[in-house]
Formats: sequence, C-alpha cells, structure tokens
Amino acid sequence: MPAFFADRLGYLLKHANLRFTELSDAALAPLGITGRQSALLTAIDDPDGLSQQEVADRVGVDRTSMVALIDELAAKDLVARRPHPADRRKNVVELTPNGRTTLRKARVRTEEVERAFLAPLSATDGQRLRVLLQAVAGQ
Amino acid sequence: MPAFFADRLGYLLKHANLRFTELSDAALAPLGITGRQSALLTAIDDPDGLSQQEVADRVGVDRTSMVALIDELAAKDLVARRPHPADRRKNVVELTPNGRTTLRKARVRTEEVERAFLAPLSATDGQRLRVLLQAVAGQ
DNA sequence: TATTGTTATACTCTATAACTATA
DNA sequence: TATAGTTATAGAGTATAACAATA
Repeated sequence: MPAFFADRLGYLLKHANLRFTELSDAALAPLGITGRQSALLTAIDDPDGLSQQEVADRVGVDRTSMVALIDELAAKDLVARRPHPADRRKNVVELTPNGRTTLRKARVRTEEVERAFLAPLSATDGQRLRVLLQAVAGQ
Repeated sequence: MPAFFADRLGYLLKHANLRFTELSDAALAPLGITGRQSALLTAIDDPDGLSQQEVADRVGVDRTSMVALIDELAAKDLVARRPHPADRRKNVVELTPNGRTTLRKARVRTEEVERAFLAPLSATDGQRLRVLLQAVAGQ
C-alpha cells in the first residue's frame, strides 16, 4: 500500500472495498460461495418470488448477466427456476431448501466479516463509518 | 439502489467506490484520461524516475499489466520510456511536459471531485470519513 | 409494440506462463 | 540463477445486439 496514495479518497475507497471483498470471500469459501453469490442469495430471498429481471434490478446488473449468475447458483442447488404462473415470459427464481440453509449460514459469516473489518475502530466509529458511507454512497 | 441492501457494509463500500469512480471519470474526461490513468500519472511522477516494475508495485498491479497501461499513456504523449542508464533490463518511465501539464490539471479536478463526493457531509464528517477509511483500508 | 429470458459477442481489468535480454 | 520487459493467453465481470416466446 503506497504511502503517497494513502490519503486519496479514491484510493481509500478502492482498497477498503478490496479488503472487504477478500475477507468476505475467505469467510464464505467453506460454504462454497463467494461474497457476490451470498449477496445474490439475499436478493433472491423474497417471499413473493422474483423474476430474473427483478433480481437483476436489485443487484444492479443487466438481465443478460443474470442468466449465468442464476445458472451458477442453480448448479449448486441453491436456487431454482420455475415458470411464472401468470406470465409465461417470466421465470420465478427461488431459494431451494439448501439455498435457505446456506443463506442462513452466510449471514452469520457476513456479520463476522463486518466485525473483523471494523476491528481497527471503536464500536462508535464503526457505526459512524456506516452512517457516513450511507450518506455518500446513495448518490 | 435497493433499500434492503443499503445497510450492508459490503454494499456501501462497493457503491461508494462506484460513485467516486463515476464522478472521477466524468471530471477527467475533458482531459482525455480516466481516474485510473490520473492515478497512474501520480504514481509515475517521481523525481528519480521509476522502472515499470516500480510503478506497477506502487499502483498494485502486475508488471505484465503495466505494459499496456504505459502504452496507452505513451500513445497520448503523457509519459515516455527511456533506457535505464545503469541497468539495461529496465525502462525509466517519466512524464512528458504534456504529462506534467495534464497531471497538474487532473489534480485540481480530483480535488473538486473529492469535494463533490463529500458534499452530503459536513467538513468535519468528510475529514472523519477519510480517517476512518484510512484505519480500515490499510489492513 | 414491449418485455423476458437467452445466446453470441465484445470489452475491461487482471493474472499466469513463457520468452528475450540483460544482470 | 534471478530480474525487467514483453507477448500470448485466459478468466472474471459486465455490457450491447439480436432472437424467440409471450404479453
């Protein structure tokens, strides 16, 4: 980590993000998923059942990218597609029982990751960082 | 920006980063460079002159990735390679006069971007965010 | 006409492996 | 033997364009 960069906001944001991703992927590897896939399971976990388009909108990717992402989770038996009962253009994407179990475990691990990531800070400062990021991340 | 994600640290970090990158690239586009290239110019701007390897270490990419990055900047006449006087395996990478001018302008723009990015926060909170990120980004 | 899922394709960013030339 | 630069290649991650089925 180059010292002459260390106070640039862009650098700090990028590397904070990198560090969180590393911790996340390491913590979730035993569950056989990445941080990205854990977030995807969270997005899919809706009582109403979502179309691929709706899931794509939630995580902010294109619907064309969604296909392969769902394929991966389906190959691991974490989610399943079924036809939408009222609109036959749509798939309903849902967690499988295995997906629900995995998501539950992933949530615990993710909380641990957040704690580890914020470990250099006091509890107050950790909460403060979250609030400040919220103000600044939501355009 | 999905509400059900908005308090996850991973989500906040990712989107703070995305927003900064967007602001940055938009502000630097009139100079014909990206935020990434502006950071690269900053890394290259060393009075001693750096090898490609040293620049790569500074920005945290592999030396094989460095080749194309330098090629791009060289094509824009922002940097130039010259043989290292003492070690003929190495290139010395340096800013051209045009590169120095562009870097100077890019610095002004980047400061404006930081101000715009932090606009939702008070000056105190802006400074606080920087300090907290520093604690958390440098492993 | 518009939307959903899909495929093909391409572009960015980055890394690994292997080569050349030096040291 | 090891290092610096280079090239070829490959793998993420993502987007655009075009198509079929359906609305």
